[in-house]
Amino acid sequence: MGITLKGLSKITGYSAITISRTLNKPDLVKGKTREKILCAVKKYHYTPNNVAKALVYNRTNIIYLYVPYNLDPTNQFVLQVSAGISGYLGEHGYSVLLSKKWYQHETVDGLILMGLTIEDEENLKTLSIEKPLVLFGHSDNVDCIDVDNIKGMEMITDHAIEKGYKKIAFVGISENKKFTQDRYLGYQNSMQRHNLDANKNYVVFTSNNAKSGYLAGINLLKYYPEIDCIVCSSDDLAAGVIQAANDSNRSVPESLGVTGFDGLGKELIIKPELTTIHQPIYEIGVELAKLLLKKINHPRNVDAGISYYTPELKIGNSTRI
Amino acid sequence: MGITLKGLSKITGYSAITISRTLNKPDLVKGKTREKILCAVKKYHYTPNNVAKALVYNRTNIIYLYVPYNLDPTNQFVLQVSAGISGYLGEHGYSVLLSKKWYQHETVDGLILMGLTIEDEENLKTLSIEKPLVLFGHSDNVDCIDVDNIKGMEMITDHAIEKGYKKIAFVGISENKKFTQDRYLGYQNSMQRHNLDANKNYVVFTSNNAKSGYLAGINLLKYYPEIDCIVCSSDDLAAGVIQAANDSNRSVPESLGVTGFDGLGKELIIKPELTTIHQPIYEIGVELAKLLLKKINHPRNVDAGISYYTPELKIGNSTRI
DNA sequence: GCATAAATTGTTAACGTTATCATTAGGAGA
DNA sequence: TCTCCTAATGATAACGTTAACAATTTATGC
Repeated sequence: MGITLKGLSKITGYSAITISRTLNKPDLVKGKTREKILCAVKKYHYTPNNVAKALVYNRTNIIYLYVPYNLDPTNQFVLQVSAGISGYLGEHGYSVLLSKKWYQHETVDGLILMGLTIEDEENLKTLSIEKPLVLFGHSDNVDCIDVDNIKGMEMITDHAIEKGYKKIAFVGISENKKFTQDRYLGYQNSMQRHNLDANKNYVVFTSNNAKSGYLAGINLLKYYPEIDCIVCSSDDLAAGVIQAANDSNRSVPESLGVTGFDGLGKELIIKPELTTIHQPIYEIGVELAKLLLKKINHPRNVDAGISYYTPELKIGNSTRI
Repeated sequence: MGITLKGLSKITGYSAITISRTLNKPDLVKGKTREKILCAVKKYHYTPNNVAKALVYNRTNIIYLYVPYNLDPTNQFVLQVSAGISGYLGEHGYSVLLSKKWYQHETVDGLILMGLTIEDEENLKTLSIEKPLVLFGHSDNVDCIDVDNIKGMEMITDHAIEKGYKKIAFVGISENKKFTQDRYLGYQNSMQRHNLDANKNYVVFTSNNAKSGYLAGINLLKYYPEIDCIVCSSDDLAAGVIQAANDSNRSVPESLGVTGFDGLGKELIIKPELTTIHQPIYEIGVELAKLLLKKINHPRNVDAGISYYTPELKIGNSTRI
């Protein structure tokens, strides 16, 4: 433990409050006194105790970032949003407390929640958290920012249909989260709007990784060779499906179209380059942080509600031209 | 602000300390008293103020994770170590404070540092931080965990040489960090040991991404077509180099061997599958956290020093069989 | 029934800051 | 010289909790 204001007070002969003022209110302590105190501060390596400060000010400059347990900790999506959040907050004097437990939120000035399951969202309503809170996703009576996943999946399915694909399969993510459901909904919407048969057998839900995509692809192409396009709920799934197409002697994009969803910067790595949906995830992290700081510092001026980002279609070589 | 112990004290008629004991030392308060107090706690939604607790206990259960500004916040490497760290710490009741500033470290129980530049490491020695600290990397007089980058790059270069490649180029990462220097050193060591010419013209340092790898590859193959293998300092660089090989009509692995370094789980995505070095990065994050908690909780029993992980060679199809 | 031990609850102070109000010293104005 | 004002510094209490000790009540043994 380092030296405290009291300790310095004994050493210098000045009271603790004068030393505090020297450091925090430069106008109030000048001349010789100031010099002597600053000298002692330096000599004894005084650093203020932020915990004590937090107790007085009733604010910690710490923001709680809740990422639930069941979320793969190496999940790209989560990591990139976190990066955006901590980037913005860091620039504004806040730190991010990464934790997986609810009950620690008393220490912080505000909360950002993400990756919630449908049940989590229900629980949220009953919890009555008193601190400012924003959610990545969408839920009633909570300030939210989200990607319009329904729209995104509609856009890319529309695109596939425009390019002439007709027997379109869907490989989705099996997690019980709104965004996964929304993406499936988008696929269904688009198929219906174009009077295409959304054959239930063409729909697979699985874990979000290339290997699962590969297995799903192998099976779909084996049992339903008439399928001419596979719309995937993530780029990783699509990467696996492309490999499955290769191993099933189906050429991409001629004999089989494949689409992704995410746009997490793997453009140069997956071949052929994916037709996918780009979501500005890092930027959304920044926006979440911005919104939260607004709520903390100007509670009256924030118009609550949900704001959606419309994602962007990125056309690659995994669908016909 | 919620209700405090004092508030509950007035309401219930019991003293603050009795309520505190009811919640923290179940043995000491039983029967009717306990019931009444727990009832009030529930009714008025009391939650303890962890800041005040931290002031008393002089510990916050928060660990500081320092990731410097100049590091790309979406960097895979950083993100995966962080994931390992916060995973382990979370299971042990600690939270991770992600911050990019030095001066906030008084609030925490310990520090984990990573991604330091050579200058950062020098500065570290003069800072004299009093809290328990561990470093991902290696530096004198600090407890460290690191990957043996020299050894790793030697292993993979040795492997390339064994497979018959002779004109071996090196594409490195230009950041001023020990691990980048070490990887270059490993390449040089291996070349010298095999009496091969480590031609300076065959060596390029660039940013760590696929695009830079692509550009480096294009140039190397254009000006020095005799090159028969390109050893890269990361998988992303290698992915770019493979694409450069394709565009330069050089077949991988027959006409050109390519190796990566990282093994960040892109095995299924990059084609052909890379010969690379696998580093258990997530696990290293866990080990860093473990070591730090040991230092915090059993300061006497920790044998300080540097421990190295020997990375693992993963043979793929980007080098000859 | 009394002495003593054990269980229960309370009082005070402490953790390291800062806010509020009080005090002292020095200077300006008459 | 006296009053009043300003500037500089200090004393006390407060933030919400727990530690250490004290006081009270209840139980136990003879």
